[in-house]
Amino acid sequence: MSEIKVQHILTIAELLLKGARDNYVNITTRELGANIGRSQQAASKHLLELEEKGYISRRRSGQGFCIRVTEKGYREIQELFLRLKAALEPLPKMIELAGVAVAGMGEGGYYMSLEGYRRQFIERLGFDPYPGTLNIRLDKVYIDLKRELVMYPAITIDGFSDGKRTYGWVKCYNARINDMIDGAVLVLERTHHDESIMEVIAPVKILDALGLKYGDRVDVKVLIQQQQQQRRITSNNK
Amino acid sequence: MSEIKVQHILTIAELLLKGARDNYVNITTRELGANIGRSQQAASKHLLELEEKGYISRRRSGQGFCIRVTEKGYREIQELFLRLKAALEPLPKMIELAGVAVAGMGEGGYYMSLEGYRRQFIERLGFDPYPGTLNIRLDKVYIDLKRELVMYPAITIDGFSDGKRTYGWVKCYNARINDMIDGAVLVLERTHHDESIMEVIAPVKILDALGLKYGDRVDVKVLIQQQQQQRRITSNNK
DNA sequence: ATTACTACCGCCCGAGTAA
DNA sequence: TTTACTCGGGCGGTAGTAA
Repeated sequence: MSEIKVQHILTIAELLLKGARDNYVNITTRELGANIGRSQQAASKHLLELEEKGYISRRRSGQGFCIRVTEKGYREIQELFLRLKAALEPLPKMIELAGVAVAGMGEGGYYMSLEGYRRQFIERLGFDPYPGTLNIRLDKVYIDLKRELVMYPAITIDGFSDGKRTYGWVKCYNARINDMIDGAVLVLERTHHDESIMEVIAPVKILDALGLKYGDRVDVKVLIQQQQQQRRITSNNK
Repeated sequence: MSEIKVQHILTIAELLLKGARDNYVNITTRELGANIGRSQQAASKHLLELEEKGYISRRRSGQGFCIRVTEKGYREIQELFLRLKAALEPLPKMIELAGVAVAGMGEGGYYMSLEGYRRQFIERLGFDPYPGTLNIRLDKVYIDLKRELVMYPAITIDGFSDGKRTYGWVKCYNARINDMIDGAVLVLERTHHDESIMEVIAPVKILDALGLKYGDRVDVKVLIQQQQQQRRITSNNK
């Protein structure tokens, strides 16, 4: 869930529109206020709060400020944007991602083979996953797409507890690896990976089945499924 | 400017995500509240307000309600979305629209040839427009694109007053008609047209120059320009 | 001109609860 | 179970104004 306050959405959007993602730009609180339909004072307050949260950074510049949206701020607003996008735009049928196979930390496979998870995988994905996940380091251009992916409806594997500790939920997306193997992309509630790493499971050991080794390129096509199966009163055409 | 309250953004987005654009869907205020990170009471209030504003419509369904987002509500949220989109996504270099030439109401040309406008056209567009606008009735699929267009940076022609009445601003977008004539798409502050109509000007009479008549298809490629030339890495400003 | 503080207050949210 | 009322508190708004 996004941490950004909703009333700050338009403020950051306005800053980005002025080019404040790549550079420090000059904008007065008066102008900003006018553009977001609020007072100068409100704009000033927004900037103070956004700065305190680390969503923007400012530098004095004469009487006013130069403002830049930080990476953190950009992430927040983008998450919100993707949420709207998922709600407003027709579902894409497929999202394609690519990167190179990398050695994991060895934990993914262990966790995913726990009975509490395995049972659900079999039931909801329809296959018994090989006890080990393939980690793919995504090319940079695909990282945004992965973030977008998680906004779409997923097959959810519930978390559970074994009495000693709790295990988080896992979102699964049906996917085809290198156009050959059907498996699933996993998005874990708790992960130690940085976001360029994507975890994939399949009924077989993916690398062996494809004759690949770490460092080889891997292509993943994620199949987005229509969600709501509620009655279609009208058959709409495009 | 959007009239929707910012705190309602996520509420409508959540409804749309549940499929509430095409159908009445069942969703409880408790679930809705949880999904937008608010209480059940807050969700209930949102729905009441959205209903009153005509952004959603509800029907009783057992204990709860069936909810649908109205066209008006969809427009509002889409406008907001496009605003974010313009701020977040890299500028497309070109937007292509198409439709059929239709007879205008004869006013466009009159207004646009007023000296208060003409002077600015010459100065900011670089050409002296033929005193008459070409009206194009856009195909349905392009209407959304036209709405998106106005979110991008435009060449603005200021409004003015002649002492008797005032004339609104005009946004201009450089465009090429049928790949042949360079002109501009106009977006008027005040217009009596419905939104499927797009007005285009050029230095010549477009229909004659292209050998077209009313009812013929016309293709318009709008060239989106990068805005901010403010790469003020150095903070020395005037 | 700026930015942003103080004071005020209206609106939004959540708790409790009725129907 | 629902939805939605009342009420109290606080956040987020504006106006005025200082620096």
